[in-house]
Amino acid sequence: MTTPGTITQLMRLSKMVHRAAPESVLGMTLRQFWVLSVLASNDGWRPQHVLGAQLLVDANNLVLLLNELEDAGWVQRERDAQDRRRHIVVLTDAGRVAFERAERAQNAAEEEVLAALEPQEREQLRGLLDKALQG
Amino acid sequence: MTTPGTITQLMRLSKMVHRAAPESVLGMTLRQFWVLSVLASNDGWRPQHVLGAQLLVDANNLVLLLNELEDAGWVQRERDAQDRRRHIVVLTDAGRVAFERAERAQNAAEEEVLAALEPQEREQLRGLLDKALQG
DNA sequence: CAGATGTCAGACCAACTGATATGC
DNA sequence: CGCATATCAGTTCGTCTGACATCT
Repeated sequence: MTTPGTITQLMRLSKMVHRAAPESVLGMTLRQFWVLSVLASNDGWRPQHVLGAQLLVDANNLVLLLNELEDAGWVQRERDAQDRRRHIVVLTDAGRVAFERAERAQNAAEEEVLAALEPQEREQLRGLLDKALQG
Repeated sequence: MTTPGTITQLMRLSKMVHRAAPESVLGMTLRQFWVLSVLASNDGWRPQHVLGAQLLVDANNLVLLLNELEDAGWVQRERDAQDRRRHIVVLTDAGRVAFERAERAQNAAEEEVLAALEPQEREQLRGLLDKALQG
């Protein structure tokens, strides 16, 4: 008679999030939202390969994701003048607007998924996740 | 300049787990492991529809998952005598052995993913996740 | 030239949709 | 009959693999 491990619980909760924040609610895919979220947290731009590392999305997949976002007009790819192999991914004004709208919807989803936790416990959870992700 | 939300962090960490505990390490799929984990936590059996609810796997998908597990000899489906529409899913002896082996591998993966946290912080994280999942 | 970065096409896996069968 | 449970076939989606082009 064991109890489920921490990471089992983690993945279960993450699945609930996926259900609570579907495309119809965010106005975009959850994966698209992640990308915009990282850009918005970093002055609106990131080198493409750094973006992939931060998101844990491999390079091939990231290309397709960025194609979608560029088609939507939310990001733009620019060549890095220092190293012309590299692309810099830049958040457009329209991208920022779309992100902020999605973020409000996402906060509502968060509210729903974490409903059982007190505000102070959510802070705590947030802190622990941040710390765990630094490795 | 916003920072990523709690559930964004949650999903990122969950993705790391997925990477850290692949099939080759567990001896089974992560989804298969979840099923065995729920059964092991409940005296080795669950009604099939309850299993689906606990795992957040829809009924169609669960059928395929259970087919795999039954082919491997790790679970068995039995009719519920009280309501003959229902199946009871039972963990076999072989299933328990496979689960316990996988659990040890999974603990190692957990160690890796949560390396940045102190033991006491892991306890805390675990507690918060459990509480959040009660909703 | 070797290594890094980005791109695309194809294969593969996981999830959802719809239709069917059975029992309440 | 309407509803719940389980099953399967078909489709769709996300992810990974391998080959290729560009640049350092």
